[in-house]
Amino acid sequence: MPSDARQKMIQSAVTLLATRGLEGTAFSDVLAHSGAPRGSIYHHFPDGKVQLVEEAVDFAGDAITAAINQLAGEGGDPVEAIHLFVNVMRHVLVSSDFRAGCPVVAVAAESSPDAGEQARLSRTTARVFKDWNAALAAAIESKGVAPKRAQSLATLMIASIEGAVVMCRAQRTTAPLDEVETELEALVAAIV
Amino acid sequence: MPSDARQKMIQSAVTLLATRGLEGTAFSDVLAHSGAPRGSIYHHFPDGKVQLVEEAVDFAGDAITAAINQLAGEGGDPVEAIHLFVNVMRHVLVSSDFRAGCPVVAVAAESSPDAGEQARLSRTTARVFKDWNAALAAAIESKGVAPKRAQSLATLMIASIEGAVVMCRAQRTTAPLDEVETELEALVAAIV
DNA sequence: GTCTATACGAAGATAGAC
DNA sequence: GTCTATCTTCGTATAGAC
Repeated sequence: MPSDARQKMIQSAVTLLATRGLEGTAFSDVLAHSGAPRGSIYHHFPDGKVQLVEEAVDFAGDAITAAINQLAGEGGDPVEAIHLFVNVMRHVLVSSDFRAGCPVVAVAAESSPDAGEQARLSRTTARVFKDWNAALAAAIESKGVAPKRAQSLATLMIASIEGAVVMCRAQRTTAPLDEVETELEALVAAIV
Repeated sequence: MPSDARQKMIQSAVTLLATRGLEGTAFSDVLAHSGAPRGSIYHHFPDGKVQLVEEAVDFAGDAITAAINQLAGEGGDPVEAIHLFVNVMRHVLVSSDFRAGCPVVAVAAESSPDAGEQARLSRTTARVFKDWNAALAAAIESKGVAPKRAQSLATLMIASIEGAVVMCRAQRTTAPLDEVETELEALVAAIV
């Protein structure tokens, strides 16, 4: 199955981007990690590295968006959404011994919004952030919070969790993420 | 004055790191941007790029730490510290037309805590985060908040502001930072 | 101190055979 | 579809002259 190798490359790219960053992840790394045949890169991704990274960011981002939307669809509390989001990140950090962080942030941090090819990547990460925001805001709104407030709370969640992941990786401890989770849960529980 | 060229290189490195990231910033870029003579790099920075980046991160980080400490020393409200921190970041974003973000996060996002030379950079960014945290926590504590709570609030501030900067850069709008500021100020004002 | 020239390695992309 | 070989570019670092 040809799409099998393709999907493997995307998943390997997610892992490697989260660990080594955009510039630090070479095509050959993705090939070695995924075991994909060398000659098939430009067959599956005609636009090269940018396309592969784009699809990797979408794949990782959409997984979280879908999880939040599912939770919200089941009438779940926004506090559970925080827990879900934080747990995903904590697992990535701990299971990699703090070598890996969030692939979306890694790409966003290394992409200038105006630099040629990277503009594409900037747009991709922007879309993921927007999707996360919409999903979280909807979950909060469904509990009776005004749209504007729900929006800013959702932004606070995403920003603080993503920022905490960066701090955790540098400090090699989950403490920042733990502290952010505690504060966010207390804040949201008091509002909804 | 020899230290003049040195300081110029450090300041140029701060700007370029914030704009193009760690791997995206070449030595030649720093030279071109600072106007420093080509042959003087390894004279001023014997350990090469790692040393230059290290000093640039320290320089940028210490400037913010000092500003917060000064504010706290004057008995300033923690809400003012939030305002100060956010304003610095907002100015960087807007004045660069969203090309530049936070240099500390840029380096932190691209440094693996275990990879050879980059371990040094990881330790440097970790120290900056810790300094920011201590300064903000002290300012909050001085208003009668329990140490542990002050600590987690400080972490929430740093994480959310830094995360918001990443989002702002990708989305080319200050909206995330504005929303985070509003939420943080309301939260802290209610506590102190 | 500052210069030029260069060694050395890495990575993206392409060409053409199988 | 997949392979190998190669082109081209680029960035760090060093060597040695001025």
